[in-house]
Amino acid sequence: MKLQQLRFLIEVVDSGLNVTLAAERLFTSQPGVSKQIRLLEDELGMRIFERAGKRFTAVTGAGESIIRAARRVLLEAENFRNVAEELRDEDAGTLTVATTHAQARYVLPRVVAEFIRRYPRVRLSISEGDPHHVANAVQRGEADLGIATEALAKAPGLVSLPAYSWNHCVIVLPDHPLLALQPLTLKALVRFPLISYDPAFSGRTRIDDGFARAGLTPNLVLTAVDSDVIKTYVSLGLGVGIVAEMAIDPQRDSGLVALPAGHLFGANTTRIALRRGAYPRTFAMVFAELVSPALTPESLSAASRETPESYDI
Amino acid sequence: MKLQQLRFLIEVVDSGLNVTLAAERLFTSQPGVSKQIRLLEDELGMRIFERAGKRFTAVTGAGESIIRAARRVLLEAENFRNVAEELRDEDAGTLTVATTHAQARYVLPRVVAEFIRRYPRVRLSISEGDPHHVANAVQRGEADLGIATEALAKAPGLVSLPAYSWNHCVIVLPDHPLLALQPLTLKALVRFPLISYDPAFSGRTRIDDGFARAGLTPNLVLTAVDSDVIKTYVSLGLGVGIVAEMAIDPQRDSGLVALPAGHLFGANTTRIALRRGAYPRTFAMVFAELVSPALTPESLSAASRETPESYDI
DNA sequence: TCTCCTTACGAGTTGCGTAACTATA
DNA sequence: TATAGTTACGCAACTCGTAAGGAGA
Repeated sequence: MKLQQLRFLIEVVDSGLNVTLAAERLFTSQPGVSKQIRLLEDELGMRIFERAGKRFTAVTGAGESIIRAARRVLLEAENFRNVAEELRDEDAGTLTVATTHAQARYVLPRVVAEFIRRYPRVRLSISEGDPHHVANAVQRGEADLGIATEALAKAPGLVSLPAYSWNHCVIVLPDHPLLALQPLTLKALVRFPLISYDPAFSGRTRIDDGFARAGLTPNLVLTAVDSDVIKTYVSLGLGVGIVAEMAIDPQRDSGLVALPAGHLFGANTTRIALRRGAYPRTFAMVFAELVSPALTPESLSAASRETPESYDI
Repeated sequence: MKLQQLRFLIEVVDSGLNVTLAAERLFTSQPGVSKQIRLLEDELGMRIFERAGKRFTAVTGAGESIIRAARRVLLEAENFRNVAEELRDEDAGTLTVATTHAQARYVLPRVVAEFIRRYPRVRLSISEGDPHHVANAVQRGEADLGIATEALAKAPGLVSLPAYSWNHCVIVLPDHPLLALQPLTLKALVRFPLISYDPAFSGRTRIDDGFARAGLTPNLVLTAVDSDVIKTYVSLGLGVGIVAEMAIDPQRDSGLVALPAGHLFGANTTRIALRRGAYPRTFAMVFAELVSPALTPESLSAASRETPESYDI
């Protein structure tokens, strides 16, 4: 059994049992991957994949356990490398943060500014995507940290810690009739065309839940990934916007009026996630601490190692 | 970084930085080990060992962390193999139990009898030695289970669970003056030459503690690893024996009288240990359960995975 | 001088890529 | 017929063992 065989195995699994795709991702030849998988199966004396003719169709029951164990080995191998890199030079390396637009645009800039000041020799990479992308990137080890409001808390293979809480706000043009209706109610809101986030973004579930609980159906005329897009269309008079409060800059957004909406939708909690069992680099933990001072290196390190996944077959 | 390099590294460390010895234990050539260590150091960009000329003299500070991380990788690699073997055939394989004479001779026979009845296709190997040997064998993965009364509770890298408790007893010839002195006291005992276990065996610490607390100095004329040796010399009239109660068989030892001594030395707890983080085979857990019904597979599995060692550098 | 690690070199093995083959949708 | 995995083959790299070299104790 070689580490490479385990790498090949996991990549095939993560490529949806497509050996050709796995080989591409591994920058190697397809027959090579195929052969190593076969050699591993032979050595273990069992089939990991069910085949229909030559195609891989499913993972066998035994294969599921093998794959879990293989992921553990690879995780520790990666931790080994991390330890070595940390020891060689604790202030250099690469940090990849997977996050959503809202965080990247409104929360992380001040964090990143401070981080690159403190760690000028760390290559920082921000990978932007939807919350499921964030969770997957961390699960697969492609990102060291994940920061998002959705999808992280329940994702398997991750540990996530609350970083900070925030509320939504409603944005309208200065002459909008809603301004006369203080305090704001859901019932008043549904009378207007609404513009907010795509499903699964930036607390959108909270917004949906808020309306659903009140038995109301909002008229969402436009959804976007991006708070700036929402603000733009609100400025054009297309509707009433619901955005995260940190997306509002009083100076820049002077043409809009923001109304607090925390009482309508409840607070959202943005979480920071890392891979369960992973050994994070020191600078990764410092990055988390810059996001939220409550996330000390100690708490993060402890969280990543607690309640390891079981070995149940 | 290859698994083999990590294996070589750990074996060198466990051979007291003697590359030649490590090579022998690994059944390979010394230059091969030497080279792979060097290659690993080059890849990591640091020295793991301090050298005086060509000799390895110490582990570097960074090396300590590297070695800890390497042990984790190897442990998971071994667990991977265990999972595969378990899946291939859960009722076959090899079980190595490291234990002391007292357990092997008086406690395990009935366990082993039942075990080989239940798992006829498991090769069972009992490795006998002193309690430190037991702890080391389990730490190094040479044994799957360790059973001993001493040394296991505090050994690093192990998890140990209490299996059962027992008391010492005093054995004398039928005409011995101690028999007139009921109940037995420590003060009475020290007046006679005593025969008991070697230090660090079978609750010997309890015996020493008992006398020390009473401010008494026992006259140990003979110490042995082996309860049978003690009984033999007691039979010859050489002195008064102090042995574990399970070493007394009323039939076979009819020439001796056994007096309970739990009130003098307190109870001893025999523990069963496995490597922290190890994934035990099902039949290993069944073996433990045969030793003590309280040690269910669930409790054992949970114990081995709890509070993993930290990654502190 | 003895022990022990390193260097050098040659043989055997392994891993990987290309190309041809085969089976399924 | 297109897609995807296996088999075949040859080259390159690596591992390992033997033998010789050199530095401490």
